[in-house]
Amino acid sequence: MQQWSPEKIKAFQTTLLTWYDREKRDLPWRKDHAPYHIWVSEIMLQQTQVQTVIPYYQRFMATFPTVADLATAPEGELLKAWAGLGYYSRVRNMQKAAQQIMDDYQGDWPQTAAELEKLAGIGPYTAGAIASIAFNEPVPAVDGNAFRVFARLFEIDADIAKPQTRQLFYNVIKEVIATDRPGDFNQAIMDLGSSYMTAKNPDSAHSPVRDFNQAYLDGKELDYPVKSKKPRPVPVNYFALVIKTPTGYLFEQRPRTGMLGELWTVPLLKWSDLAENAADLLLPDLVTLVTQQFTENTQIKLALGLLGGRPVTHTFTHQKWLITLLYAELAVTPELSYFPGKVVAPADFATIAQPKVQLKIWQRFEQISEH
DNA sequence: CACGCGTGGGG
DNA sequence: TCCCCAAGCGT
Repeated sequence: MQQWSPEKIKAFQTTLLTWYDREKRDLPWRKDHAPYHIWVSEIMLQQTQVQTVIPYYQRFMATFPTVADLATAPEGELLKAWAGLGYYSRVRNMQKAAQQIMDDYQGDWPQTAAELEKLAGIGPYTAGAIASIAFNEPVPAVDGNAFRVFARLFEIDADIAKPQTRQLFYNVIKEVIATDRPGDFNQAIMDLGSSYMTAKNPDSAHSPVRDFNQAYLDGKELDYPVKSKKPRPVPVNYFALVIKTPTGYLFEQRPRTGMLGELWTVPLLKWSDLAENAADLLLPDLVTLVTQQFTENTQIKLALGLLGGRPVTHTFTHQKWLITLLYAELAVTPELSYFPGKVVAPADFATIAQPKVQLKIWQRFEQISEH
């Protein structure tokens, strides 16, 4: 890794910011520097692409215009606003932080990265982004773009998948950040990382900072950043129970902790929870087990039928779900005192927050029932 | 520190 | 189809 002279640092800042002033993207959260706007956009943008975020951001701002609105919003409304975005703990933490701001800071935002990091859901990256963009504090905002851009500029070969590597990049960026325009500097790095200096098909030949890009100049651009691989998702088999009653379909709310916390799905049963040796059993035997277990746990008598076709698949970061659909029709709406869920008519589906995997299950069920 | 936590897009 | 990537954080 190399060292830059003060003159080179100054030239880099000028080149980068001149380009940013001319080419910066026109994004909904760039209309002003209100910390609430910056914050909501930064949380949504965690591990999520700009094009996905834009419509969610606009709906969210229309629904919860201020941090005070967010602090007092019913949790169901929050989850509905977030449904489909993923990483649902983000929105619960955001409401916690909104309440911290109202209660601990009397509605006035803390203005330094160190203070911002005390708020729920705000880590080192988001604290740096808000502090620099909204409050002009000269601190780095080290996200995936910054890792990639600076790894190439300086040929840094530390593994960016390792937590300790963050400090190394933080120190490098601290030396080159434009202290008079830290927010614009950090955002310019992000724009650079998503245009000329992308992970896969970079176009460094036309990049405004081409001459500063040591990895490109050495013809080794794609060797950076160094990042260790993650294990592939493990397959997990489920049954989805589509249970029709005279007044609608049976839904249950997932537990607060764990995957898809507090979102609503039709009852999902993991094969491995049905029997120790579930993997060795035949499908009809598994269906019998589901029927017995569901009836025992809920006092709802079922005669489940297997719906045909290949399983519905849905891949998460660490798991690939293979979901086989089962169907039952009840003559009367059951007593639900033993069942942690409710019956929802299709017309009311929009009143509950559903994850994408549930939408896939429903789509498949509709396809099957048309025939 | 390693891992859990969603989803969509592109090669 | 599979793999990687995308403005990370909490535990």
